[in-house]
Amino acid sequence: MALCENGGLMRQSSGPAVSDSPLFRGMASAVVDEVLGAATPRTLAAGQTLFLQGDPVEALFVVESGRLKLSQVTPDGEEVIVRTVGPGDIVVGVAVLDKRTLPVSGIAISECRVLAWPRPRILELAARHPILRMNVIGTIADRMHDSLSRIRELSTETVAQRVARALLRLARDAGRPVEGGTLIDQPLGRQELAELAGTSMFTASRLLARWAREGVLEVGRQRVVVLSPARLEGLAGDDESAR
Amino acid sequence: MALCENGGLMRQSSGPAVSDSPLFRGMASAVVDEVLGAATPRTLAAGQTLFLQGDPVEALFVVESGRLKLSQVTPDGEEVIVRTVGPGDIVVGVAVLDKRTLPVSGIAISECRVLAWPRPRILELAARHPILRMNVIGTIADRMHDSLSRIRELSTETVAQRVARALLRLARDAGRPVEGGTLIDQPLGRQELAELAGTSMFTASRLLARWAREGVLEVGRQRVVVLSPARLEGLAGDDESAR
DNA sequence: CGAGAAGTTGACACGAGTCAACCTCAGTGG
DNA sequence: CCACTGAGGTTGACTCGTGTCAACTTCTCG
Repeated sequence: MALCENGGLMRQSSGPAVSDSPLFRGMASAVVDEVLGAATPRTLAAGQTLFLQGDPVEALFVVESGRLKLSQVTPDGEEVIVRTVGPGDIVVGVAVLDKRTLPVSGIAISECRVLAWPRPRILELAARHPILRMNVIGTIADRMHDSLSRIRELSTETVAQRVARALLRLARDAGRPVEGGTLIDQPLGRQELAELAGTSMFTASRLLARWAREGVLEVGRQRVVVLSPARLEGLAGDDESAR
Repeated sequence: MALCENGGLMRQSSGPAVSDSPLFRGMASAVVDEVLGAATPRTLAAGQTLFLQGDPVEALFVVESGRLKLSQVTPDGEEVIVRTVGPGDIVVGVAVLDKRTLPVSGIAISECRVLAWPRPRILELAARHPILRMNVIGTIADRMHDSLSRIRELSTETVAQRVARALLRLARDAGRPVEGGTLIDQPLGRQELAELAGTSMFTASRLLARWAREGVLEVGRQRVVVLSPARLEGLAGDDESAR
């Protein structure tokens, strides 16, 4: 994942990383160029808001570099992170196709570059290129699947299982191999991890401390390295040793 | 909802009730007829399975009468009801458009009639009638929105709030006005309510008993009547009196 | 170096799951 | 028509996981 099988450098320029996005899967390169040409690039500083829950949908986004969190805010200001997205991910696919208000807010976790297609433009492209439409629908199906799994997990699993799972997801989506393990390559505070797993910062902190003691993780300020994914998976699944 | 504003009889024959489905919204009546003509009706006894989580997608369904539950089963057999659907509702829209395996199982709660469009047939229709496609995408967007809200609720709300909310949803989706309140017009066991709210049967039972004592509900075997939706909403929202 | 953000840890309380015993009703067969 | 049976439901006792709060430490950055 850090290196590219074609041997070229990734995440360097805007080109290659983004054209690997699911948005372009199976698409003729002429069409890729046309679609890419229609995009407006945009950069965000860490912490900056790309869009807010409840806003009308203005554009479809694809992340070029950096990471964003998609979160829902409760009436009393508590934040629940629904997922995080990184390079190549399509953002707010559903809403764009259906002209609805946005179900989540999108906020940069680190500095980001995103490509934006204003709604009219992406709709026009989608009308002419069915494959583009299918690709967007495909990611919607993926997100739906994820959401339903998440509902099941929140209903039936313990906090320890959910935190373990959140770490595994992060390692998969934002992981970078380092010596002895996989570094989660995004600033990851305890509070954020807690919001991802649906728990409190204190419980998240305690779990990380425990797992670090047990050698499953290596933790630091805003930083987690997964040393033993296998044992984490054990903790996420049936919870023998976790009790 | 029991009577129709056009004064005609509803839910009598297969025609009128189903053609009110979001699937046909904004559609020319000739097209409605064409689409309806392509459907295969099917009946299910209570408890019968329409499809299973993980199966390949065979058809798009619209409920004609009765209710179904869509649920996920955990590896160890526990069941989580994701939602219930009733007359007019579109089922497994996402999966059909994207040829994926089904994310949930669909099981009849009461005796049901459903219309089914085998995948190739619905895809062919969708290709010729963009409005049909948009209508399916619209319900997908709705479901996505619901799922995300549910994630937020499971992460931040107490069991009491979630049970109250589940009852409100049921009253809205499956309610029938009776003297003094709204009867939830589907067999609703404590276990099922618990699965809807993500809690245990015991806790659900205790909450119902308490709210019945307080005059918010009237409860019986497999039966709940909402007497005071307003107070239930209070319990679902900020939880002053519930603590 | 100071200030504040990030993280840790212990004490405590309480919500909610678990289990066992019990009640109550609907349907069935004698 | 009544007794039986089993599913559905209730309730109390108990336990434990987690959230809450407070005090404290440690790191980072200006």
